[in-house]
Amino acid sequence: MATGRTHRPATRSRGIPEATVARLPLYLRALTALSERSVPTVSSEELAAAAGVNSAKLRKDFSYLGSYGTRGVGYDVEYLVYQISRELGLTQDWPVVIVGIGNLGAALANYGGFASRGFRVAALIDADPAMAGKPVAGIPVQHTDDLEKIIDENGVSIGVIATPAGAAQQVCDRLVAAGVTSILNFAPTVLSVPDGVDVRKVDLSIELQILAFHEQRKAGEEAEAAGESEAVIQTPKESGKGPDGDVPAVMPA
Amino acid sequence: MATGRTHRPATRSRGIPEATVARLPLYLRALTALSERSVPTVSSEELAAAAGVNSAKLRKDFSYLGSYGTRGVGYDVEYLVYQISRELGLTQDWPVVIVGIGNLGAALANYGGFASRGFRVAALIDADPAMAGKPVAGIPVQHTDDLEKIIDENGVSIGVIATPAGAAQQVCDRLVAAGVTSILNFAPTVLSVPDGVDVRKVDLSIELQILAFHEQRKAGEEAEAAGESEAVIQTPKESGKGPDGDVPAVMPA
DNA sequence: ATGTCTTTGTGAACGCGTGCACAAAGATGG
DNA sequence: CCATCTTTGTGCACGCGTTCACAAAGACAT
Ligand SMILES: NC(=O)c1ccc[n+]([C@@H]2O[C@H](COP(=O)([O-])OP(=O)(O)OC[C@H]3O[C@@H](n4cnc5c(N)ncnc54)[C@H](O)[C@@H]3O)[C@@H](O)[C@H]2O)c1
Ligand SMILES: NC(=O)c1ccc[n+]([C@@H]2O[C@H](COP(=O)([O-])OP(=O)(O)OC[C@H]3O[C@@H](n4cnc5c(N)ncnc54)[C@H](O)[C@@H]3O)[C@@H](O)[C@H]2O)c1
Repeated sequence: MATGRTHRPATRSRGIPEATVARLPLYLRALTALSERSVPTVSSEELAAAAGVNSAKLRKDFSYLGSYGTRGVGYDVEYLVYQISRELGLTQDWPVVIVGIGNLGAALANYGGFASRGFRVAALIDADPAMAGKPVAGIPVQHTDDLEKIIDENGVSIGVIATPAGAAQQVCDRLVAAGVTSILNFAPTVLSVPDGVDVRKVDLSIELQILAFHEQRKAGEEAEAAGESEAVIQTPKESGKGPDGDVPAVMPA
Repeated sequence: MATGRTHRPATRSRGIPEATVARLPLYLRALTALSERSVPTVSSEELAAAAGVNSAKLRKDFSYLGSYGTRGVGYDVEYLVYQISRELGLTQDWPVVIVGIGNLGAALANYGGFASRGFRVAALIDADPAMAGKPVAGIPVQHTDDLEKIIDENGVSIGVIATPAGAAQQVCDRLVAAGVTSILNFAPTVLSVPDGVDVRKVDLSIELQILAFHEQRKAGEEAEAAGESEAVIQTPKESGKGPDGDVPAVMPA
């Protein structure tokens, strides 16, 4: 560990908390908007409001990146855009493949938000032979048989899975074997991957179920506060039964 | 108004942690699969593996719902499916509207995972007059002008926003004013809503940026390990439980 | 240079989530 | 009925993330 400076990791700090990393894109988006409006500097209070977070949290987040602010003034917008972009690895181009070009996969391929952030759709891959060669969003769909070759030739390290759930693990295994080390999974399945591979999942169904939980809780509290019956404003028409008073259909043995 | 949220001493264990709520759909999915295979009971260990979580965490999660397991045996699959469904509010039907029927909105409308979980697409809404009346996924698209009427007549409390970012806040405001109290937002914007309204966001761009960060970090560590040993990344000094943990960032005065 | 004013950067306290480890509970077998 | 074995339910400790509150740092005016 013979190093000139043992401490002071500052700008090269590897210890950025995961929660902070997840917020950096949020700050970056707000800063980009300010940059487009040619705003030179911004205070933590203003930027926090734009990003929808607490200002103390924002300052602490930035403190992990280093001291890029000026006391009494705020942060230099352009400089901060660059620093966060660099930290997130957006100063380089990331080729991405999308596997499973159905409803969702096609929508993703058509999404403009990719390129604007340094991500480039390098290839679209589907198992359906009828789709091979057919262009989606201007990119010809390629067959799954060539998956390994495509990954290798394009130097792809990020893969997006938009296949049915049943095929997801298999696709995932092939992607990983071919060299992909980051996966964004839209299929409602738990993917198992070796160490060193990152998986993030986007599950619409889960999000809706979480909303439903809170919705039910709100309705329950409202009914409770009102007095009794669940005849509140937003009771689904068809549902005759309320969230309460149901009887378990099955009892454990 | 009516921000009285503090006096909730939990009449009957109504204090389920948010992190637990977010995992319940995961358990439910795994349990549903077991149910379809007619598996009668499952241990916390097996179910945890299927859901991709720690078994102790799963047991603690279930303990918030009550004691539904049998020691020495495990959990009754059917009963647990029912209990979690009830807790999440999935025993009732939730009408949902999707606003913004473009690439993504159309994909969502076509998504079968909605109905299978108790969510019903009550209406599709778009601002483009050319789309009005045109059926998407068998449901005719309606114009934004009728948004309030649609929400009201269908008793909708959950709305999905899939419009461009610039229109999202405006759409959100109208949804909320019309009575929607839960919103799933796909547009890359921070939505501001009054108290009592829940917003969850799905941001593909953010997910990719988080993956890119880790990807870059992996590449950096690799290069570092290959040749340049500038600094020791992390030296696990004591495998035991050292109370000191991370090195506090020392400030050179 | 000195004082005032603004805003950052961070120490410290707190709360939440996680995972270990084990006693209690119940099943199962003799 | 008792012994043993399996698995739950949870007390506890630890670490991470959030938030407060404030001293320090710099800008700016005089
Ligand atoms: N559509 C949505 O809005 C939505 C929302 C949330 C989650 N999802 C999930 O995303 C996934 C895709 O949804 P979708 O609506 O696009 O389905 P889809 O059926 O329209 O598309 C699936 C595509 O994957 C292809 N495919 C199947 N097996 C493959 C394989 N082994 N290798 C490569 N390609 C393969 C099919 O040919 C098809 O083109 C599903 O898992 C779904 O649950 C979709
Ligand atoms: N396509 C994707 O994969 C993807 C991924 C992540 C995020 N997003 C986000 O989702 C949103 C939609 O993306 P898209 O690709 O479907 O865009 P799109 O342009 O294809 O569709 C947008 C639709 O919204 C409608 N619209 C516009 N203003 C409206 C208003 N005020 N009220 C009602 N409808 C209105 C338009 O008529 C259009 O049909 C965007 O914010 C995008 O950033 C999309």
